[in-house]
Amino acid sequence: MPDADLLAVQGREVPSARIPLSRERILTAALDFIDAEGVSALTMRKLGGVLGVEAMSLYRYVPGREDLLDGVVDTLVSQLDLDEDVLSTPEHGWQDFLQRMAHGVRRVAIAHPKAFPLVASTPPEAPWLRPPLRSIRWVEKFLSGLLSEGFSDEQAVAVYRAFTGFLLGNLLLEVSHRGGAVGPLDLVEEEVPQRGLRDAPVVERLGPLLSQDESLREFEESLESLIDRITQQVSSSGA
Amino acid sequence: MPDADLLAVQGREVPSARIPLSRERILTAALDFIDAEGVSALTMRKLGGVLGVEAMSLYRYVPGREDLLDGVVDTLVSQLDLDEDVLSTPEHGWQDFLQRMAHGVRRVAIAHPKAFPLVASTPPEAPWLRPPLRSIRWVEKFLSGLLSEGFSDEQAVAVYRAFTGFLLGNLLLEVSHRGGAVGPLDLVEEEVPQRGLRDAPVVERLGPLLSQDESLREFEESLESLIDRITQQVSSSGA
DNA sequence: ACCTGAACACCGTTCAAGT
DNA sequence: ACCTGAACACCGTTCAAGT
Repeated sequence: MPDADLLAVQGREVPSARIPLSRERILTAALDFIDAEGVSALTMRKLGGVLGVEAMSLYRYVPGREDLLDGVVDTLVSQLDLDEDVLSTPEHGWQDFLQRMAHGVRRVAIAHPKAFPLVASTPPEAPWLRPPLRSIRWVEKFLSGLLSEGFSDEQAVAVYRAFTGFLLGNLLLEVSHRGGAVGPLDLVEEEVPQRGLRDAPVVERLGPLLSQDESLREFEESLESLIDRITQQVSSSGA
Repeated sequence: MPDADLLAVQGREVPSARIPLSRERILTAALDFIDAEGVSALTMRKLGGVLGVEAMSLYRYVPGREDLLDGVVDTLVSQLDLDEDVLSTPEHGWQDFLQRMAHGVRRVAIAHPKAFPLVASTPPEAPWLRPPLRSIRWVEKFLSGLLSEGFSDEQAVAVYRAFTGFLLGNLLLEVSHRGGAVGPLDLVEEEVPQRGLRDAPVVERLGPLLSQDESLREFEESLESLIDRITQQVSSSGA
């Protein structure tokens, strides 16, 4: 069964098997592989296979597996730079600016549910680079956007902190809910697991309610609430 | 250098090397190991070494490495059941109840920064069990607590969703900020990395501000704001 | 009943060697 | 200049064998 999936991925890459290796080509293939098979299935040897090359060849372009994964994060992140909604500066107020940033990051997350945990949980190389905003360009854009809207340094940093926390929690949950967790075999619809529901009558009764996917509404409500909070703080401190 | 650390861990376990293996003993040792060395360093063979046993012996008590990690999550989670602040029912209103739950989970997170990502990011076996509340007991307690305070089913579930998102984002960030990321060698104080700060003048200027650790205040403010939001929704819907 | 030795298949990574 | 073969150290896991 995993073989079938692997072949599918290989098939997609075979036409380009003759063009020479490059760091970019490797990273793209790695992201494709992760999208299809998950991070833990990504192996230097298998990735070599997908690219029609021995694993050892990859080390010419990539120092090692850890760095490869960092590179995948960069690849993901730079997809966002092409997103007009995100790369823009605030033209319709900072509320709109935050809305567009948030939805831009969310789009990347749900486009790559299996890769997003990499962006989210990889340890940042600098304390001021908080996941999931793992790009200095984003952070620069984010902070300078807020400053241009009249936020003080302290306010902008506070918003940055609250915003990253909001994104990380909500998107990680949404992504794992959307079958980021599905392993090699995807069970159609798992039966309500009876095991462990002993002594949990409320959870059992609310099961259907709890299983509903309200992630977009949650996301928007939570974002709205964050923006409200910021509005209050900004106005009460006289900005 | 890793050898020294390993010996330290072994030293702590040597006195009990003669008492027989058990699932519980294995899980405790695994958690200790992760606290000291991190998840990725935990190996069946090394864990066996710590317990004075060959790796193969562990398979009598644990089906495999993946299940071992799940067991570590359970171990962590059940530490919270001993926490009086958390296991109590709401006696001083639901706001106080949420406050105590939140701080209880936070205590576990910062007591085990390297293990917490396991609780946070491991895929839940059921869609209604959202990280980091990866225990049916907690969820049961959480939901029934809210119901007993007059919340409707829908409201309780909505609060559950918002609360888990809040906890996950904030605690994950806090934990990775607190050297959950420190590898085998802990650099005393990393120099401000100049690389990549080209074209990021705002980030560079705000560096000191961004590096400050405000995690407790952030956590409390964010929680306060969440509670405010819930209060508004509850009162506006006439509860 | 509990633990171990030996083995298997598979990793990441290095490096001398091929073309 | 770019890729490969062979090798090393280390994994998770199985299973027949020891005690």
